[in-house]
Amino acid sequence: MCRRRNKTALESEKEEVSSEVESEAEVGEASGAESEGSDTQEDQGEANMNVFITVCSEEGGETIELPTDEDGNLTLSSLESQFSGASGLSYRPEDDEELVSVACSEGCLYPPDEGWEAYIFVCDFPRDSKRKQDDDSEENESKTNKRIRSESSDGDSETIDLIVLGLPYSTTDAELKKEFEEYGEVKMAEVKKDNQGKSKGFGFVRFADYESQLKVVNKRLLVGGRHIEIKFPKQFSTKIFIGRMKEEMTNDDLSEYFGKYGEITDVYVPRPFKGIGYVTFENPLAVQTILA
DNA sequence: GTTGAGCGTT
Repeated sequence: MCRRRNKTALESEKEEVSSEVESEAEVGEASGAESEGSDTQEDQGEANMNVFITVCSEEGGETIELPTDEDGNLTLSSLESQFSGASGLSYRPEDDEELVSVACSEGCLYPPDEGWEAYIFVCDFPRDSKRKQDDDSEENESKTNKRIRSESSDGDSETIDLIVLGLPYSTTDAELKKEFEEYGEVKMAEVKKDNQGKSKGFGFVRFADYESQLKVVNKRLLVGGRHIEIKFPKQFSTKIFIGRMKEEMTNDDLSEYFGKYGEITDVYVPRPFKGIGYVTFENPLAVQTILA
């Protein structure tokens, strides 16, 4: 994506370990999917912390928390996939001060000295033509969404139940549904409860359309003062492991080859080269079809 | 009457 530095030796070592775990892959084939952010490996070496950026399209509006990339930066494209038409970010150092623009170069946004977590960020739009994030359903639809739609010849744009972690114990089904209707039509929203009818603090949400799902999956929201996480359920994973790669294979080659299965969000080939790589998709169904 | 990582059926 947009790396300012190279992976540390420590990080590369970790990747190596995971290659041994899943090393039965044939050339050019994918083996073993893993869901992100959990389980065996890929736990932070140091700079790989899970930083979220609180973003809204206009001050005081609904906020969404976008995850940074491995280097703690944010790509313009991932901002744009969330807020279509956004060209950058700004923040207000103090309540009565002017907006300050976030450093941006080569399609990559860099955190202010105080860090991403110090502020709430507002999207910049070219020549002040503000767009709300719910407007991108038809005429303002983002390029990435259009691409996904054209790629989804069969079933790779269906919605699935998303798991919602970290809910306040007081949140009801109706409140959960209402919370997500900000992002699209909600087909189902359910808080899991125990025998006594008490919330277990998590639930499931199903959107009517894929675009709405894209808006929140793998992101965080603020509900009742708590950060709730929206993820694909365990059995769905978005990342595949590529074994026995040829050295001359570039990230672009991988993108091109695996691009036919769906929108790719990340391609990572550890350097120095070890014959392995990872491709992460936006949609887990892409992984399903590859591994099928 | 409490809790705070996780993975759901009925």
